[in-house]
Amino acid sequence: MSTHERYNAPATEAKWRAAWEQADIYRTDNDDPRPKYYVLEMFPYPSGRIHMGHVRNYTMGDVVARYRRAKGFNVLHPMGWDAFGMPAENAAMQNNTHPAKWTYANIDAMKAQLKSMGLSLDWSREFATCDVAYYHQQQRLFLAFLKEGLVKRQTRKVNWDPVDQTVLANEQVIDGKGWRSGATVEQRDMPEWCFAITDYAQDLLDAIDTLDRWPDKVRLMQRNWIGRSEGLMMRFPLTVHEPSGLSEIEVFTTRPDTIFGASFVALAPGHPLAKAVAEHNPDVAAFIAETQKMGTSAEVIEKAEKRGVFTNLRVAHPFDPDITLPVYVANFILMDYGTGAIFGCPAHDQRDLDFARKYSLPVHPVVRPKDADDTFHVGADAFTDDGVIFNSRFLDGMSIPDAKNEIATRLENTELDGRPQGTRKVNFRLRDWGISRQRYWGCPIPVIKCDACGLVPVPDDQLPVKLPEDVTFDVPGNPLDRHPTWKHVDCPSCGAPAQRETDTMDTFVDSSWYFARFTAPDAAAPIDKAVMEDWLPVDQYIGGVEHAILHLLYSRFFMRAVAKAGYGDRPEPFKGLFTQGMVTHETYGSLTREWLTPEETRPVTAAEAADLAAKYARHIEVSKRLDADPRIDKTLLHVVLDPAVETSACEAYDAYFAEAKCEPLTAGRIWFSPAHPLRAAAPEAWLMNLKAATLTPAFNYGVEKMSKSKKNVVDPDSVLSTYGADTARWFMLSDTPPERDIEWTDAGFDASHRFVQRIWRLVGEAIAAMDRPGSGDGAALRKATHASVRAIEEAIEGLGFNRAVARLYEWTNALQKAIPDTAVPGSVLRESVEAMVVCFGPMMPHLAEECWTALGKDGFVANAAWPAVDESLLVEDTITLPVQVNGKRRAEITVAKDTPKDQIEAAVLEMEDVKRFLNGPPKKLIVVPGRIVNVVA
RNA sequence: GCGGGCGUGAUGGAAUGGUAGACAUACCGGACUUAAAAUCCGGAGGCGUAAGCCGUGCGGGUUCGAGUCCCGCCGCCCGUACCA
Repeated sequence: MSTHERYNAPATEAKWRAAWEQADIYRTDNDDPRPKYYVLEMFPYPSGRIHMGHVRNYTMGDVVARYRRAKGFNVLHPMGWDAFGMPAENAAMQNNTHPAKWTYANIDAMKAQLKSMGLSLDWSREFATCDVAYYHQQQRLFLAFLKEGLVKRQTRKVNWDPVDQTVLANEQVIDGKGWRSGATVEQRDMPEWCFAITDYAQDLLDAIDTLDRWPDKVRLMQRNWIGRSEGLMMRFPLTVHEPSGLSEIEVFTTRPDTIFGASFVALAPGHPLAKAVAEHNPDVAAFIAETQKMGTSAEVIEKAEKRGVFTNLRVAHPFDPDITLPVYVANFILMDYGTGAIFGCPAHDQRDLDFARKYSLPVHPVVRPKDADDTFHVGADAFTDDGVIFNSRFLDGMSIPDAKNEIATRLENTELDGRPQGTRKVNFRLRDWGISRQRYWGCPIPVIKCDACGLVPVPDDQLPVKLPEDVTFDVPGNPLDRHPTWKHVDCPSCGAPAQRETDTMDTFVDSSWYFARFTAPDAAAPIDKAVMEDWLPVDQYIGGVEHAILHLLYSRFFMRAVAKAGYGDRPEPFKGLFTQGMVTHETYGSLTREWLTPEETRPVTAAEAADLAAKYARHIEVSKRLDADPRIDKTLLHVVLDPAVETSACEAYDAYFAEAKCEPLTAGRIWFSPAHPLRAAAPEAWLMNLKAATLTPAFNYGVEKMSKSKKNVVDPDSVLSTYGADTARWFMLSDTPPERDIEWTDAGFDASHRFVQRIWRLVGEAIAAMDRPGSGDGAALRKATHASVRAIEEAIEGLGFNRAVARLYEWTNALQKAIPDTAVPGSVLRESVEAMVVCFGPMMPHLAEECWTALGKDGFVANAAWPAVDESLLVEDTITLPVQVNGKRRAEITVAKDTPKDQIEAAVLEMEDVKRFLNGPPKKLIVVPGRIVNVVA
């Protein structure tokens, strides 16, 4: 072969992938005696096409897998499909294809694309969660959990679309309306199957401390999500009994110390007392009805303006029956947390303060900063920091913890209706995991509802409960529920006619144990205990940070449940976790930011820029005049002015055109914000909008996460087939730290491609020089080689792929200088090049194989051992220290490695570059061995 | 709203509290070429003739020394329980 040919990546890569497959080198044997290493990337949803996020994720995982393989581990690196979920049903509705057909076709297409990346995956373990074999085992796990008491029935609030007669996901509710029907969404109570994750709240919290190879941010997010808080359940007696007979309100509070600052009690709209009042109070009933049209997500509820309605009820203050507090129903109180009721202390809680200001309720500060006196007042901001209690009778002068304790103790010892008025309670924000979904494309919940026997588990010999195939999606609602025969079965217990549960499981259930199933994908039981315990926990799990809470917490719970059900004791599934950043790309759009593909734009010529600038000068001028208009929402990039609404702004427009004596705009009155590129970017930087028939500008709207809707996706398939996988892989690893968002740029990608070619050329040139004896010993290159190997292995082990890439660039630079240097012996070149090929093999596996063959080596580099580092070459005998005067670098000094401190001090004080900054002896002289010298003048 | 993260040259970024800007991209100059691409060599944070001064989103603080630690802001991004 000639190594001076250009490297033909697509052809060469296909050749090596075929060779690997032929030799089946990525199949993992559970009985291989070498130490095990389990690398897993979060498995993909089979949307039909891979996206750049997948390319990044799987490249990182593959580097780790191939590196560990080279380091002598028995590596498990499997792949499968998170294949249930709503998109398949949406596709079924839109294209009239069955979800299964659509999903499996997508899997085939995506598998081919993934294969073209050259990943070292054991495809023999592949499965999809929609495979009957997989969900059969999942149903068995569900029933095992049911038997262990880990499954409950609870009532939950869901988004209900009254037109489509269906439950909506939060993302399907847009501004309070159903995405498809446009109908106003209502909250509705729905009985649900739940997993008892709260049983493990404390354990899940405590064990976070053991996850030392997880990112701190994820651990913190999980801690906050579990939300342990110590507080007090306290009961407030109603001053007048409510007609329904309810006589008290129980609240949970973490701030009992602020009880003397209480100015109201508020109930969640779903609170039993609120519902009772609504029976006879139309105002309260109307308010509750209105809050139910709000959507169920925490974001919507808490962002909404804080509003409430007075119930006409009052409660007595627990420490002074003469003080009574009004009872409100308020939209910001969550029924799911605590008791669904609070006492409001406006001075020390921002939400309570906002509420109190709105309804003119008193604001009594009862905690003051340590350095403030008793005149301390609260203005627009609640005081939530540490301080001293005041205005609180017997608590005055106490610290917050002491006051909390005092209140708790007193109320524990106060009887109200024969029970203590207060009880200390540890509360968790974490709720049980509702797994019921009223959808078709999910794992059926294997339970039968019998009028006589209640909820009856499907016996094991009647599993799996398969999804019926003859379903339609042309009418709203759950196809399982309206299927003519599927749900009608005989009760396994009494034999009477009964009905199947028609809910299916949340897809998070599917992804909560797939990593365990991969260890023994064909096992007769859901999990092969011994094999699973051998492989788990996953040594390195890699995926998006968007899974930091739910998926990862559910999986941690699930494995605890698995252990309780006797399927194997590995409560923590993921030992090492890494969350990679997203892939972003520039976006382009029209004047009013209708997204455009890059092909729908082109740069403007100088003449066009001038024309466009002239055409839009009027808009820019009017926009500037409107910047101060209070009617305009300044958070938007542009506002289309409606003559019917934006009268003053429109008048300003018309006035300008009258003044300028040019043709006025009637349509097209738009305010452009100062941040809009029409105003922020020079006309020469604008683009032509090729979709428009007339001379119309388009703009670069900045870098955003790749998404279809923003028309800024780059299709991996075309990149892979044109330039090859190694270029794409190298690009994904270069420059940007893996945990951060990476911006896809053509320039960066081209540079990666040039580097692939450069390596190929360099290896060829080195091979041509490998026979030479060399006039020197090549010590510098040997040192660079061994130092590079060490630096790269450290970088990969720390998942600093961008740092590993930088070290490889340095290494190729060193080689490039060494090749024409005839002093360097060929044997040293060979050592360096062979080591380098093994070291970049995990990143560019195809190129590495081709180089390996060119070097005359036998076998696959994919099976080659990682180069051994000669430690003796890494030891430096002299060392150069920077010398600072008053913290500024002024000189440097080179000394023998073991030079004693006092000798360094003496030498430094003799240096001209030091002396000229000194007037007499230094105040202080700091020598940090091996690091730095600092002279303090 | 709440929780979390990020912010360093034109750009991506590097830097156990110890020489800020490694490495790369874009750019500029040179070599090769009829020419271009590719390739190779060299340059470069800003200001200044220079000594030097200034520089890690903004404002404070701790330290002999702060991109790094602490406090307060600003901006962008992610999650928020039925998207996966």
